[in-house]
Amino acid sequence: MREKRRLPDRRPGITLAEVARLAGVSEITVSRIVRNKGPIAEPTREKVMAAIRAVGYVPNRIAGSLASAGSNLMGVIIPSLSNIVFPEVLRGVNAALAESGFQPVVGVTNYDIEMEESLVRSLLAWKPAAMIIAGFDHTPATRRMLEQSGIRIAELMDIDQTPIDIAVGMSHFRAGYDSGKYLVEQGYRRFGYVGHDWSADRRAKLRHDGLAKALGEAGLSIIDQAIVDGPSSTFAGRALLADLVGRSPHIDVAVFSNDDMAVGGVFHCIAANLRVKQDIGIFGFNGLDIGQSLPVPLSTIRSNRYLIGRTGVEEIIKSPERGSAPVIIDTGYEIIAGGTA
Amino acid sequence: MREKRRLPDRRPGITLAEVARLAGVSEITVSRIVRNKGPIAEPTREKVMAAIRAVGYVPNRIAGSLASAGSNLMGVIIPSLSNIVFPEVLRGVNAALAESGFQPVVGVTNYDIEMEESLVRSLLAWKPAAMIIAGFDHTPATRRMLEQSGIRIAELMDIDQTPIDIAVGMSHFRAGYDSGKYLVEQGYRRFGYVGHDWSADRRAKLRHDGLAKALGEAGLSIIDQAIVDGPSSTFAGRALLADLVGRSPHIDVAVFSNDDMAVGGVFHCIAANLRVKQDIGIFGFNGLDIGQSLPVPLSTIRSNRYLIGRTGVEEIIKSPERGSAPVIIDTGYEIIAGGTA
DNA sequence: GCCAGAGATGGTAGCGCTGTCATAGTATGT
DNA sequence: ACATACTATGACAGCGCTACCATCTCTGGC
Repeated sequence: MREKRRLPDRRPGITLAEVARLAGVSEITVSRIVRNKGPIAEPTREKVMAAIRAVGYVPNRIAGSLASAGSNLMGVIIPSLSNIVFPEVLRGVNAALAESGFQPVVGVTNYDIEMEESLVRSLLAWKPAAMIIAGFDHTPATRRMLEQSGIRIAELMDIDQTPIDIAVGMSHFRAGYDSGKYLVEQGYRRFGYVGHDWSADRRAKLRHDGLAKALGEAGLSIIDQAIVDGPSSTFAGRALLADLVGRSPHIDVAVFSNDDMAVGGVFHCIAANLRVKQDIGIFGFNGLDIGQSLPVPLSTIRSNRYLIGRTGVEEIIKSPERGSAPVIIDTGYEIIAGGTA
Repeated sequence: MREKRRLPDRRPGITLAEVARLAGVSEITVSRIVRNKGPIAEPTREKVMAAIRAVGYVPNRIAGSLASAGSNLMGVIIPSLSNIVFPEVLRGVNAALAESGFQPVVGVTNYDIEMEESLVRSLLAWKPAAMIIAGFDHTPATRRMLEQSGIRIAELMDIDQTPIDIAVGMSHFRAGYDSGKYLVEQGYRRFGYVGHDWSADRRAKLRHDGLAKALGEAGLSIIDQAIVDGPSSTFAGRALLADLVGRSPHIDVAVFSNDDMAVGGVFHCIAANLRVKQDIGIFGFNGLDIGQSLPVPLSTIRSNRYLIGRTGVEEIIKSPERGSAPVIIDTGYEIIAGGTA
């Protein structure tokens, strides 16, 4: 490893050609060695590797990708980094990507589909090997670009719609429905709902609709609800539950749009001296660690975020060519009984 | 927007040349229009834009970057996506990047500096405009590559060491020191410490050392501590505080390595019917939302994670060329008195 | 002894774009 | 009327690499 400091700095960049000249071989031979492709005699390889190390050659993948028409880049588009759910998806994506030598190029839309369109456009300009994108809500132009790109497209989170190519996720409608059935079985009858902005989070609405359906089938309904005009947060959950029980003290369970909100609800109960479950049931969605480490573990549904990200990438790597029909992968979910409902 | 479906699909890709031919102008004119650079007559622009829309041309940035020797990519390397702190830094980075038209290429090291080295190597191969990297712990090879790349390098989180080029962050030692002084002023005397693995999180150790120093100056010391052999988590915080008070019931305050751990500590107190602050003070680090939305807001230190990410990028954009001396930017911190210590 | 076939290496032509320099055409000032 | 400046456009080379197609060895089989 220790080399005797040659070439002070060399800003203009060392190229394949220079390495080749230094090692006394042709460029293509160096290229083959760098890419570990094609037959190479051991002495040649060593000679070239020595030259590479001596000058500190860093291959230029831009040139490489242009020449070979294909990059090891993968576009990843998520709506937000604030909602812990997406970093977790990203973690799964990244894990699978790292194992297979791809590099994620990330875009964050802030739940704005115009922004998404412009991100898709710029990411596509890098000729990524595939594209991972959260959700199904795209502008027509985005959809067209994605379709015409010809690369594999994985739409994550949801499987309640038909994807462009691959969908990986769970049915949020069914999850909502199942949580309703579960709570009815638990004996709850007077349902409150605490939610956040649906325009940005369509999946939360799907869960709500599923819940409403299950209640309807049991001859029940949501008797009061509080919705914050903004993203979900523990603060909002706490404040809204306070509102809700103030307004409708007779509700016996509050279903929250997600765990962040539900944890806030639990905090309200603690602060207001309400006994969780006996006085009021609390039900969330996501199965976040924070909910499970509460003094009483949160009753909720585990959505497998990491798995969704990971599976999406794995599917793409498994079959890099688009098939004729869309692929739908259900990563499932499970009710965590917990202790709050 | 509505065009009469021309060219069924065209997989091999539409190039500048085709657009130019279609619009009856030269390639360079199309290039100028696409990049919005150089003088263009309005009629020409419209004619070309029409052609671009008609064929759905997507510029190839790989070719563009090769020709112009410079990409709009920016390498971003963080140790983890599990610890909420880094997604928040990423959020700041992304916000500043998005505003200035850069695209982040993300790598996650999992706190492994060998992994980091290999990520730096692959990211550098994309000739990024600059590189954002969390922390100062690099292999010698990483450091050499970063130095020799000539591009701006921002090392985030920390300012307790001399950076390669730019450091943006806060002094974790001083933060630890100040929290010690604060707690002594509050009247606490018997200190417990609850922490996590230092080998991965050197900054936590710096805070611990600062705390120890402040206590030392007051003639005090940490009388017992519990350290989990792994990353920080609410679960760990909860379990470790239980251990600690079991072992050393006489401690009057527990300082946690961060808010995740501290929130777990609060949960333990709630579950074990300990009165926070009166029976035992709880002090965290980071100022996460979750801590502030607890029934009683957590006493902690606000580290400005978003700001760190954002400032790092802004500094790079402000002066894209390396200066002669390292730049150190202190984003500061502040004690949040809260109600738990 | 000769040929098939593999192993090792090289020459060349681009990949799709942009930097540079050149060339017209059009205004402006005196 | 003419230098001066600016606007609008184009020709061409080449960024650094890899795909493709040679070109040479060597083997071993018969």
